[in-house]
Amino acid sequence: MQETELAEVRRYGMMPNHGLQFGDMRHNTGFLLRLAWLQVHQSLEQNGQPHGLTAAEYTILHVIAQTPGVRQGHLAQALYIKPAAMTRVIRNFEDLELVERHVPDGDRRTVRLTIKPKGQQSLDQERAHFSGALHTVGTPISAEEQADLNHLLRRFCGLNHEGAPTDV
Amino acid sequence: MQETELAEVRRYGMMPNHGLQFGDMRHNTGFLLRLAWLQVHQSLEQNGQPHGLTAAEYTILHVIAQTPGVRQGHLAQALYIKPAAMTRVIRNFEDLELVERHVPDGDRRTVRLTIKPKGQQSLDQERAHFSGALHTVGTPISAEEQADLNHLLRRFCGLNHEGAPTDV
DNA sequence: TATTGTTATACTCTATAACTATA
DNA sequence: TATAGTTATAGAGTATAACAATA
Repeated sequence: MQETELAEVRRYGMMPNHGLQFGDMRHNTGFLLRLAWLQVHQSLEQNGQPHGLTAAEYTILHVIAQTPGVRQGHLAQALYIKPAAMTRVIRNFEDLELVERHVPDGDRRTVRLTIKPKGQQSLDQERAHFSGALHTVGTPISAEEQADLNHLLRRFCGLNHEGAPTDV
Repeated sequence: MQETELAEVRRYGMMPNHGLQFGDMRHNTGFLLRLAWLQVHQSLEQNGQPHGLTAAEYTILHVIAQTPGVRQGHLAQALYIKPAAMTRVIRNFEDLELVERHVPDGDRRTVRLTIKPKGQQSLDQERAHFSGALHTVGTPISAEEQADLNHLLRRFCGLNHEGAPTDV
């Protein structure tokens, strides 16, 4: 009789890989980024409330809160969300009274966004969920390694031109 | 008159961030992983052939090629794809004669997968696309930094128990 | 004529649960 | 009774192009 998946996890303390070979993909940054993100996504999914914000929604709402009056198009560009998709997210936020849309007189083609009290409340409620400790599948990485990882990811994403010079 | 997006990119040599503030998210590994992956995804999309393999499909096919006889379920588990979704991908591969499904006599509930000549051909055709140089949005990272990033991502994903001991 | 955002549409992906076959 | 994979279905997300309003 074969050993069950659960028994394997108990025995080896991690996900068994069943002899799978990744070959060159082990050195493919894009592949590793995708796999790591899917891992985080699955972890969030398992621990999340049924009808809370999605990861994309939380991020969008967070940046609006941090950048009052941000332009909708700039938000879409920075977060790699297509304008058409952003329109739906923002309209949904508006329906839920999480954000306010404002069309300025200076350029009436643009839309500027600000957070509303209910939006801030949603952020506060979901913060613990999205800031929670990360579950790594392999050996848990140390705080220093995670800081290194974050630093390299910020460089990769071009996010190192913001914040204090002492920023890790 | 406002400076165009393109002019800004030319002037500053990178994507303008329009004063967007990411705040705490700059230290949220999950957020950074998602953003970095979306960046790679967008880059692949812009350079890709209209009807080639998706990133997920390329990875699945690659691992099947590297691990002849791999079980369909193990593949799904390792790549964070739900069994129901994997069934459709594999059926599609079978229709295109890229892989062969084999139900072994030992356990007739399972499905074992091997690559076929057309599958190997597809991999060869797409290799350059998915292994291509990565476009970073910020300062391009050095080869050493990318190696560090890959190493940390492998640790994060629990992928460091495979391969040669001299593996970077 | 270019830009911003919206609409419409089709398509892909995803999640969930029920189901079949096998162990 | 448990497991592997399949099917069915609804929902979420994505890509594309056409469009209206504004600059």
